[in-house]
Amino acid sequence: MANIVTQLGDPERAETPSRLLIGRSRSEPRRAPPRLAERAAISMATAASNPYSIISSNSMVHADSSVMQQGSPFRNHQKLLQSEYLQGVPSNGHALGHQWVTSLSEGSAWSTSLAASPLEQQDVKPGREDLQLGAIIHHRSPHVAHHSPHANHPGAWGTPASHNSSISSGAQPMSIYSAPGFTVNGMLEHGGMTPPTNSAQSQGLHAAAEHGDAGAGAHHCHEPHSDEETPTSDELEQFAKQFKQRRIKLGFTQADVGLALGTLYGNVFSQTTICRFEALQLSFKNMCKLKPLLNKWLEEADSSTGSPSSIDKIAAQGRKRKKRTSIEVSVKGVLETHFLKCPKPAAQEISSLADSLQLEKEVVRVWFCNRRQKEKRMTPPGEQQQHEAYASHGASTDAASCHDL
DNA sequence: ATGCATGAGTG
DNA sequence: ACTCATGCATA
Repeated sequence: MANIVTQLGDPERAETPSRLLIGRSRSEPRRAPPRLAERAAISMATAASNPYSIISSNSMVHADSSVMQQGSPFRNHQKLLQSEYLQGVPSNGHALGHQWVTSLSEGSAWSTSLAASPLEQQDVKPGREDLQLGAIIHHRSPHVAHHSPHANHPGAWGTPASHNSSISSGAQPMSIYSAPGFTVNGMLEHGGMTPPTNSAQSQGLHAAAEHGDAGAGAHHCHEPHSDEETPTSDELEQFAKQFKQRRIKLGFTQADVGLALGTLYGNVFSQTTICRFEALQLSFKNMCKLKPLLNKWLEEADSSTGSPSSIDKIAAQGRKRKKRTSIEVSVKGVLETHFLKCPKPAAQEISSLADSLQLEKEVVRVWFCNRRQKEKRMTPPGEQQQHEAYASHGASTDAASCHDL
């Protein structure tokens, strides 16, 4: 009984449903732009036909804007990665000549080369996880009234910051960042050597990084203008809520925002990420990182109410991604069961498990990875939507303890 | 909104 | 081989 339904599909014709392109006007209310006829509705022609070209256009976009990306909420800035990234994307053909097109034998060669993803992040590796695992609480009171802004939960949500006493984190004037030439979701046009207003930003943004840094150069205790202290879970929750509300009011879809972030800061995000942010389904750290960006977008958004622009999808097509495997419910049940017993099965266990379930080992492995990640999200799936979210629960998540074959 | 997947970074 | 951030594809 094959339990999986690995559906392999056509590689290149996997066009994204139109909803991605016309995101708004569907599920989200629309707003009527009252003012500002338009600005620069440049729409870079989405290289739709050629899977290769999209890469180059992508790199172009990132190339200049990534200079100021990442207002990493965590202390040091890693420009290393940035430059590295820039150089890692050769402007010429580069490694693309692969065959993600047409190869559809499962388990073969997926993901040969990918367009680099604009990542950066993490320099600090707080033992969050260990902490969480060790001190997990199993109390999930249904009525936890607002915890004080500083209450840190021992669990997944422990607020790393420890010294942000009462620095203003309300509304700061951050007009310094405004990029005159942009529209909220319009595309940039410059060929690549016109880095707009980023010098100021890169400087200003790093200030946003405030964190309980320890050890290294402590010299930037707190800037009077840039906020972004490490927010509390409460603040994040509130912000997320507010954000969503405003976003909808302004008539933007999650996808719109994701794109806008890209054109504004050089960091494109998908609908998924925005969605997860709003739903607090990201790790605390991740939430912290995104907040400032979204916050800024919000400002831009309503300051320039009405500047419809093109919503181009610089979609990623191509990339032979392994077709999503849908695991049967019954099988999932089994996996769940195993997970409860042992969230971190050893390679061998995975193998045997995969074997008995007739799944690829890789699939099982990934399943566990994802399952673990899910445990770490701010809002565990299930209840809570207000402010009673506690990522708790978590058993003996200490590796190599389970053994059952 | 979410499930499965990818890949950089880390040990 | 794992974690973490992120996203395509799908329900």
